[in-house]
Amino acid sequence: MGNSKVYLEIVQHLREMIHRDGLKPGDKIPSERELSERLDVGRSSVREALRALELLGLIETRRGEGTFLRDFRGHRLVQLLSTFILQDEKAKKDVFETKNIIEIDCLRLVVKRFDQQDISHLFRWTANAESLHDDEFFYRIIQLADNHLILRIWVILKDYYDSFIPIPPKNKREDYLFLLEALATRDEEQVISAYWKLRNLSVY
Amino acid sequence: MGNSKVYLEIVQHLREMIHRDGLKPGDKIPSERELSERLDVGRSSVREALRALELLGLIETRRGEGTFLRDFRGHRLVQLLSTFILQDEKAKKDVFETKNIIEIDCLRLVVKRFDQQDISHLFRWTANAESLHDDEFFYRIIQLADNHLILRIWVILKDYYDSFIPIPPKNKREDYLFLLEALATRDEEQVISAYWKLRNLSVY
DNA sequence: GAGGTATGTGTGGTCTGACCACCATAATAA
DNA sequence: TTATTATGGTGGTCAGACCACACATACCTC
Repeated sequence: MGNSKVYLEIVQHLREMIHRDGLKPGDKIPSERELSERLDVGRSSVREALRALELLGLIETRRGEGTFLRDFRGHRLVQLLSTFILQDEKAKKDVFETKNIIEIDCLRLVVKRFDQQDISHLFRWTANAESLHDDEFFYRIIQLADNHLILRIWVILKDYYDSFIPIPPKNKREDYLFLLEALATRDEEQVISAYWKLRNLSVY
Repeated sequence: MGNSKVYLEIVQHLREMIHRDGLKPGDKIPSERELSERLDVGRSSVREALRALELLGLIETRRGEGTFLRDFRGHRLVQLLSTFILQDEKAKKDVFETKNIIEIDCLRLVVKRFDQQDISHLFRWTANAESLHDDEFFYRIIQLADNHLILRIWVILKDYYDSFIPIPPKNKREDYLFLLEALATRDEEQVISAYWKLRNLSVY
């Protein structure tokens, strides 16, 4: 009987509850005390289960309010593994390279998918933003690529990147606008060459 | 200040401890009571952190003995997330797309980097392997790309992918050989078109 | 009535102390 | 020596207490 740990059973219970009741992101799940009572276990065991799910990014807790299901697409998969694994020096180089690669991937996706309105909107923002941060610009680009998973990965890489290159690149506004103009033509090669120019790299 | 939760700080402490002391899979980490005392927090908070890491498969705990680092490959994690999450169709699509993109990225990298010997070695293996698994083939390709981070991301995506498409693709050996021949020419476009053929996709 | 204030209730966050079950080892008995 | 027992350390679990916070309600002031 006592083979499985209580907190794992609670995780299982929660999973079933979510499926059975069709709970969706944003929905509230029972309070810790209520779960404790309903499942006839200690509150600390309930908390162990909830904290584990929270670390996974599956739930979100708000003090004074309750515990809620999260948008599952925001799971912490890559982040968690990377924070525990990504340590050596070689990793920095890999992060740098991977970040660039992903940005280019997204540019390629955007070339294939973008709506004229998206680009003009982004163009206006780029032209008018008083402070033009590289992060923000590419965040918008990657959003247009419409792949949430890649967005997550990029955000993580960006954080790592910032952790050892804390000085944000200060590119000229024209470079960004030039990149957008290239995008508007849907010419992949031109886009990538504009990206290189922006990043001051010849080849990766 | 008390913004961050104690159990997250403990996770962070453990991470640092692992890196600082160079702990490896199988090594023992301090007991719950000792951590509780050293970090000056309650034992229950320590447990919340440890249980979360356990659920992630990062540590293993043996009653009466202690808590030990695991050889983290994240299998547990993938399994967990997939049972919890994978109803989201868009998420599946993102995984599918991202896996393909990364494979193509690696092919591009390999085109730029490979040693003639690498390719001929891989060629021999592909021609002679009695059972030619898609996973193994691309694992070797991605190794040639010489980016550990991408390799890790790919492995995770592959596990995800397998969890909802359990039937491994059965491609013809010629298709792989054809891809390798394209690689040998260092012609990027040709490589990518060979990849499409292998994957039976026209465009992503 | 409108707007602000106090209060009560429910929630997560944390700590403490108490058991239990289990394991390894040392001390003891055969 | 070998087998048995005792002991201390470890994780597993629970109960209770208190805190910080958010929200709704009732209340008061204007």
